[in-house]
Amino acid sequence: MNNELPVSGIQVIDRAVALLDALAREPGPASLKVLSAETGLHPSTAFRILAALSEHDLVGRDGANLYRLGPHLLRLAGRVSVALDLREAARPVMEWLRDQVGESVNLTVREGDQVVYVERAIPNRMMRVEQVIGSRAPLHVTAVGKLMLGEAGKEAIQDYARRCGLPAYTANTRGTERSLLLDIDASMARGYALDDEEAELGVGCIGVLVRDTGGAAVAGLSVSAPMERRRPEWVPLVEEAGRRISERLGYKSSQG
Amino acid sequence: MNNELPVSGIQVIDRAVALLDALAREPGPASLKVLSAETGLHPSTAFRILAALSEHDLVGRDGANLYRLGPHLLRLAGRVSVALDLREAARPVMEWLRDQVGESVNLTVREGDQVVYVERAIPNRMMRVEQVIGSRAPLHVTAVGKLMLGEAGKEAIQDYARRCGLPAYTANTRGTERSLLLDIDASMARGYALDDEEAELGVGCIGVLVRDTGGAAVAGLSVSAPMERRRPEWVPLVEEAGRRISERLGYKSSQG
DNA sequence: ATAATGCGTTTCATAATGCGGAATAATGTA
DNA sequence: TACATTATTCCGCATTATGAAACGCATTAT
Repeated sequence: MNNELPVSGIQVIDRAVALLDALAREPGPASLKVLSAETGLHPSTAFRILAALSEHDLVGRDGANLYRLGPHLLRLAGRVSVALDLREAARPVMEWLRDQVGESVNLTVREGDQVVYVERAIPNRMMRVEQVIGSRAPLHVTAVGKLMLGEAGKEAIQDYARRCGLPAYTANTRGTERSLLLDIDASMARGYALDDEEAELGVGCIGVLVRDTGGAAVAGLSVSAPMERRRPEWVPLVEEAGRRISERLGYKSSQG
Repeated sequence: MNNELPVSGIQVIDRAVALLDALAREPGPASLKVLSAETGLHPSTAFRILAALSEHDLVGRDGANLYRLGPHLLRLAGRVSVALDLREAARPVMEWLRDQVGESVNLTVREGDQVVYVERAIPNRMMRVEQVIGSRAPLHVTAVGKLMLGEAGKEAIQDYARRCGLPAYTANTRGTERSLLLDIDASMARGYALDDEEAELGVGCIGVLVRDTGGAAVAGLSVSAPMERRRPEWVPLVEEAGRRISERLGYKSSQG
């Protein structure tokens, strides 16, 4: 009863994904009634698809009449390739960094023209910045996204700017190719990037790149905090954490 | 070209899951050729389904011709309800326990007649016991599974025994209702359970239950180690870890 | 250079597949 | 107990996914 779903060419798959997404949106288990209403599917259709998904453990059942997401999703998610070694390597370092700064730490990878959040460590505070694992953001409004663009070279940045049009998320978003290029240049030169309320008002980030054995930038690490709590002295800590994760991935950072 | 797939009543979903599983089996990205061969699907069919899954980010693409599991799986897995708060609460304690004993620590929940591994902490050693997140094992061959049976009561154990027939995984598996009942009785009485090479030769476990606010056993926590390295003095550590996780879930353990 | 091979992708006629209305069963409620 | 609501099964129909074949595009072999 809300958003229009992407159409993939296979109806059943669109519908199955719609049901999985509806289940993900629910706080707890959900009934067939709710799910068919939520997705706009005929109850009998929703039932049949849910039964099929149950058969594969993509959904599970509580009691007789309640559906929830199933454990097979955990197995599949554990094999999301790009994030496998990376997440394992990053997690303890991310927790260290979170404890150092007391703010949310995120790990992202590039996926086309966006970054995807693949791992996080959140502090135990009332007010904190919280990203959903698997969610996305455009490259030009995030600290690590800007570094990833910088890594790809000036032409790639221009391509990106034309392709996406640099939509503004706040008044601070780098909305012109020129301002974006300047920002990226400065960020690449000093080795870390900032996001000064460019994605969301009140939120500031400090980000660095994470590299693997071959020196390729495979991920981004960032601290996200309410703007008024962000401190410049975190920069070396974020850099240190990025270096540690890169080392765990086999990157030799010893270049003068 | 291998296992027979469960048939769910919806062909496309069976096939889509087969493709996802095939991708999960691959160490890295896989080509259409490989995937269609692996699943026995016509290349054109596999292509169409993979394209549909891509549209929903359930699969992603590397370069032009390589498929891999997609980031939307991370988002969905993050919402697998039973494991949400639980995993978050358990993770730091699991890491503490892993560092104490230097062996693999697993968190499991009951799912029908099996336990499902939902979280783990593995030590940095050459030889270690390693469970795949999302994989399953029958209740009667695992330490925590036996506790979960005990929690359900004698009748439930007998039902289970008749339903599943207590298949033997090793010579040590409790293969009779009598031996299983005795073991479970003893385990419940002392508050922890052992698995003495009952699931796999050479592997021993120590397990305890994790409880939530209401006192319900929502999960199991266990240490799995090569049999010759397992130490009885770990028992209080495992109990301590179980208690800490339960406390983080709101359970008041102050009884007796 | 040129042909040949081996992929990935698109097209399209066909029938098998999933669809949804309606009937039935199960569950919850007054 | 009767009623209302929800879950599940059934089944004829048309939509849907199917897979053979053709096409495009590299890369490799000749």
